[in-house]
Amino acid sequence: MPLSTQPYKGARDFYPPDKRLQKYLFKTMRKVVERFGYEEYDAPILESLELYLAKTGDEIINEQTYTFTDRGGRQIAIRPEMTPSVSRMVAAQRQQLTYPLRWYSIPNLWRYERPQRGRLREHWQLNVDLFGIEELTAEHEIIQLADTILQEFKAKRSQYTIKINSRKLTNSFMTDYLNLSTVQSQTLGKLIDRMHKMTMAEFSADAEAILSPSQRDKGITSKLLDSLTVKDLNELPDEIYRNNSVSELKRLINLLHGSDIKNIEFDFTLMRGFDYYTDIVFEIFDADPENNRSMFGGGRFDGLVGLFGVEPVPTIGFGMGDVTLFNFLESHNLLPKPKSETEAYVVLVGDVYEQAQKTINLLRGMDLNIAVDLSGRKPASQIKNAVKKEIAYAIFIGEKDLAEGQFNLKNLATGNEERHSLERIVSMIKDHRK
RNA sequence: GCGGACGUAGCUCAGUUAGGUAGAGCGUCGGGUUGUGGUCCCGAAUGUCGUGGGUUCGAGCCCCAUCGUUCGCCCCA
Repeated sequence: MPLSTQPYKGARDFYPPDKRLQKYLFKTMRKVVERFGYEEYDAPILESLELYLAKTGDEIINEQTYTFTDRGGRQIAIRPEMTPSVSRMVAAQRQQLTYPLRWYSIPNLWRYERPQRGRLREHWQLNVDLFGIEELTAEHEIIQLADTILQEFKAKRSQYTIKINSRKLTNSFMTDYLNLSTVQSQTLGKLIDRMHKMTMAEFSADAEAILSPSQRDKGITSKLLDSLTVKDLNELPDEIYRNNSVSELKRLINLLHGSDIKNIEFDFTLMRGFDYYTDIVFEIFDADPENNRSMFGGGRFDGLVGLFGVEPVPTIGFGMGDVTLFNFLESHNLLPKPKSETEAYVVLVGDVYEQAQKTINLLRGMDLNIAVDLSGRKPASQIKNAVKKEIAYAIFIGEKDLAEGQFNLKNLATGNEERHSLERIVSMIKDHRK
């Protein structure tokens, strides 16, 4: 039985063309995030299991987290998300950091589950967090940043929708307006999260099952349905409309409109899975009706840093996974075909490997990325090779060229070929970089 | 963890109701004379038909198991 060449289930190999694309994704993310003044941090892929026990639902720990016991008997987890790690880091230096912190990272994360479209066992995720700002300006900046990343990927605003909601508002809605118990609110919250996957009839049946007979008699089900289906904050029932969260959401929407972000919608059914969100949550959806799925999202979690025994730090952030982003860009034809890191391919004409060394070293010394063909095959084959590797230029080196100090530079995309000195060739290739 | 679909050359796939040395396109390699690709022509290599077992005179085609891929459910960053 030979060894299998397949990568581990739900994990990907990145062959050079794949890695090139991934580098493009990350480079674009980094460019935008750093333009907003965010700094990169990193943390270990292994964390103590208890880091995830306090804050997340039990589900993640029991079923979706890779865990093992190390040789010292410690319970270890492979990180399923970055937020606990970054909260830990902030808490550890709570007193000496200068706020606000604008931090980002692109970690690889692991979850143990059956792979499906857009959800693998290992994925990379851009994590952006803003620590230390309570004001709504933080929400505005973070959502604007998320939008700018998609803009940088050349997405049109008609291709995605930003939905926002407030956990505070939803909680107040359930406990104050509907008078539900804490347990009922939690169960209902999970149900609302799945609302768009079911019919209205199914949803109201499941909702009724959560209510007590007397609650059902008070017509809570219809109150619930009427409010949840509202598309505009102004249509909310008066008792809810008076809630402070409504004016905050309105202000946030205004701020975003002012930044030209008009594809933003209030969605009262937007929940997001994690319990640690405390206030505003948002999620970006693919607007394509064929692929109307959630791409990524985030929200405010003011309580996490405080779990480490230090004074709490208000925080808002989001995570953007590479798999869903890739699917989005691919389905909207927004993926470029990045060129090779190798800038020129040296085609050796005849048996000149040794004589050509000086020239090749000169090129490399001028800061060019040069690959030399070592096959000894005829020039036609060497060119084909360069084309397949998506290298932009070929430089021909034969005895005649070495003697004259002039070389043919061929643009492999256009087929255009010119004969120049080495210096001129170097500057032409460098001009092509931008 | 649950359900559906799929698994044939490097890739995409065709293989009729089970029967003869298992096919195509693309790709790869070589050639079309000695310094030039993406077009054209000629030629070549490559598969224990995912794996294991069963039914049968005979299985790529049927049955079971297993591994993997994929879509969905559960769950969700």
